Amino acid sequence: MDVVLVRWPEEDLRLRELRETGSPRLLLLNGESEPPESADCLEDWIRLPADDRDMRARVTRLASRSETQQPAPQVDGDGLLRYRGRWVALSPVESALAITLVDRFGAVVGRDTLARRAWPEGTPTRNALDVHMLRLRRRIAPLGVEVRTVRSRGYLMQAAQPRADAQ
Amino acid sequence: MDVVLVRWPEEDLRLRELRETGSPRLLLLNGESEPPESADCLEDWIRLPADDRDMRARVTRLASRSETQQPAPQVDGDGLLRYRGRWVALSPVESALAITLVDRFGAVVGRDTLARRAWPEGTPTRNALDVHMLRLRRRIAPLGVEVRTVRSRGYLMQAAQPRADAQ
DNA sequence: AAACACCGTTCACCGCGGCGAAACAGTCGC
DNA sequence: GCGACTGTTTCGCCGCGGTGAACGGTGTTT
Repeated sequence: MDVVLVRWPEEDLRLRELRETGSPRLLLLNGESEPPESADCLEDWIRLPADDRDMRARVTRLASRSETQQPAPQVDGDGLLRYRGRWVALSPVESALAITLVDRFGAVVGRDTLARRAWPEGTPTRNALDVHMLRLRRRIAPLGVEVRTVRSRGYLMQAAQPRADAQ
Repeated sequence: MDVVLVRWPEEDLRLRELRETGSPRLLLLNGESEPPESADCLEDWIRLPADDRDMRARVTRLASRSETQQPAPQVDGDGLLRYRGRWVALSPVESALAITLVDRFGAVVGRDTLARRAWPEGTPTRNALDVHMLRLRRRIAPLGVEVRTVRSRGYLMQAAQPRADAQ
């Protein structure tokens, strides 16, 4: 959703509408106006004249907040996994796995579910799934997508997160 | 909860700690630093030198947000404890304990209740509960959740508190 | 005050099983 | 025939659950 710029306090009426509809908005304070007091996470403000970088940073922050859920990748009909404007090609087995994982992006998918999707006629070996998951992981890593293991439960696809285990 | 002022980018290490614990924080950018990119509603920033009113307004806004946002963690069906957008995987025994504690988040749960939930057929050893509680504590610590002991009463799960001697 | 039982924390260890990863081999399409 | 895709074997790490033991704090008894 686009962030709306509002001059404040001049466009007070417009601001009320935006608050009601829950649109993300950036208030542009001119002169000596007092900052607004709203605690709404989708509202921010900046005092004019403002640094261009600062304004862009605040608009970006509001935009990412308004996307309450993380954008999920997509697997198109040609086996291309697309994410944030980039893509990688997947093999047929990897596509089947990726589709299943994307379908429940951010949640755990059981090994049996994945195996049934990838091999409807029967899983070749238990280890086959592991190996294909390893290959899928390496392929999608450059896009900033990762597959995390949840032991004895399954796998979970999500946006790659910086490892926070050092120290 | 008090809003913490952090000089940026000098106090990067301190900022990471605050993000881990979910403390509301205001970053003070000096000079030409780029604004940080976090979308966390409990983080804000302002460029120095700053109008005193503006700074107070941002601190106030962060403070009021931190008061209204104290959600309990959730344990989903796959044994994932989710809190503030992050998660950790729990083992089956830990899940049983965590579910019971989350169910009464902020209140004391007796040892016998926990033991019955984790081992309906009977506790293996008196020590078993202690050990699993220790492991649960360590696992959820990175999320900013803690389990406090109430002697001879039981355990209590709550949001981690930085310096908890009093209260 | 000293001795004691009780309660809770933490550590080290074991057996088991799930999973990761490399290496190898077979198959298919261009 | 080359490279991509797939399946298998093998090795080994490490998470999990359980146990015993050492340690420390607390309240009670002697």
